[in-house]
Amino acid sequence: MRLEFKLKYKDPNTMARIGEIAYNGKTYETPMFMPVGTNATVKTLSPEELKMIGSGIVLANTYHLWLRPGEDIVAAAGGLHKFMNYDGPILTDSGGFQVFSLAKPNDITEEGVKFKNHLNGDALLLTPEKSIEIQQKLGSDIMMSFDECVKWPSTYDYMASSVERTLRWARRGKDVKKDNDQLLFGIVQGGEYPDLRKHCAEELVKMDFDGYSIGGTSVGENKPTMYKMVEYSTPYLPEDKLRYLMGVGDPIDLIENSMRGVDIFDCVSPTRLARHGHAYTKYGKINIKNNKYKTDFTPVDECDCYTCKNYTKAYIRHLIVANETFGARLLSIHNIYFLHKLMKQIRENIKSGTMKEFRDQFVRDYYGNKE
RNA sequence: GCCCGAUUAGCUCAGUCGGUAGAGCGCACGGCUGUUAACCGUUAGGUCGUAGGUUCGAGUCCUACAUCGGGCG
Repeated sequence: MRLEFKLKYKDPNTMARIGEIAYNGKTYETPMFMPVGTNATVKTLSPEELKMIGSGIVLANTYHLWLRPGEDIVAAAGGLHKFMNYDGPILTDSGGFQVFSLAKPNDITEEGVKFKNHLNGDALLLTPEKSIEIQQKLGSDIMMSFDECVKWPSTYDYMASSVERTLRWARRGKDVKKDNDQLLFGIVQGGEYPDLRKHCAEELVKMDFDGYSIGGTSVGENKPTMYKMVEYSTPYLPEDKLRYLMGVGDPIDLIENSMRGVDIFDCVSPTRLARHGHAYTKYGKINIKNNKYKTDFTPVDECDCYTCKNYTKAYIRHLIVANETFGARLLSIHNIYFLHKLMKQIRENIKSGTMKEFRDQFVRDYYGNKE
C-alpha cells in the first residue's frame, strides 16, 4: 500500500505546518518523530512497544540490511514489514550516511562509493542504482536517494561539486525505480551555502520526487548553522510534499525546525542515550547513573509513559549500572515517548498559533535559562 | 615442624638488567544527532604486607616476622 500525505494547516506566524499521513488504514499527524531501527529493530523495543508509545514511521537502514541478513532474505520473508512484524510505515535510509561515516574521500567516485564491509572487511561498491534496488527488495514505504552526506565544515567548491553529483545520483536512482507504491525522496544538500541549497532543492523539485529530505545536517555543525541549512532549503520545496530533516532529534531542534517547515525527523538519540543511561526530562537531560539517583524512588519525569508510571529512577539506575538490558528498554520507551509527546505539543501549539511562546517556555524549563 | 609460592589502587593483576609505580574492571563525572556506538572519554584513588639490611639509589637483592595458599611429615 502507498503512504499518502496531505497538508492540513499552515501556521500564519511561522513556516510550521500540520499534515496528515494515511497508511494501512491509520492516520498520523505531522510534524512527527521517527525512531531509528537500523537493523530492522528499534534497539531493545518490540513493535508492540513502539505502538504503545505512539510511534508511526520507523527507520531501517539499507546499508546494514544489505550486509546482514541480505535484501534477498528480507524479500523472501515477504518484505521488511513481515520480516520485522511492523505494520506501520517504514522509511529506509539509502546508505548515504555510511558514505559520511565509513568511506574515505578517495572512495567516492562518480559511479558510487567503495566501502569496506564493517563486519568482515570485504570491499563493496554501493551505487545509486544498487541502493534503490536494495530498498525495493526491502519493500520500505519511503526510500531515500543515495546521496553524499558531506562533512561539516566543507569548502564551497567541494560542496558545489558534491551537490552536482548528488543530483546526478538522485536522477540515476529515480530512473531505475519501479512504478510501485514505494515513495522516493530526493535529498537536499549544499551545506550552509544558500545558493547551493536553493539550486539543489530546485533541481530535485524539477525531477518531481515524492518528498524531500534535508541532508548534511547533524554532522557536527552548531545549531544556528543547522537552522540556516533548513531555512535555505524549505522555501524551495513544494508545500504538498513531505519534508524530512535527517538525523535531527535534539528536543529544541525538533521545535526550531518544525517552525521552519519540517514535517518528519529521525534521530538515534533517544535510543542511544537510553542505552547509555540518559533520559530526557521536562527540566533537561539527566544521567540516571549519577550517584544522586541511587535512592531516588520517584519516576524519571512528570510523564505518562509505561516506564514513568511503573518504575523509579533508583531501580532504572540499578539496571543500567548492572548492565541489564531491561534498563535500556525502559529508558528507550521513555525517551521515545518523550519526543512523541513533544511533537504532539508542537502540533497543538502550531494549531493554536503559540509556537514561539511554547518554544520560549520549553527552553526555560529544559535549559534552565542557560540558553 | 619443614619446604615452596604469593602479598603492588576498592577488586584482579603487570612491573625489564635495581633508577622513587601501570593496566583492566569498579567508583565518580562527562560526551553521544540519516547507529561500525549496551559505546567513548575524563577525574579520583598506592608511605608497593611489616621491620630491618645491602646500595648513591630497592616494588625489584638479602634477613626476620605476619597473613594467605599449596606440598611433605
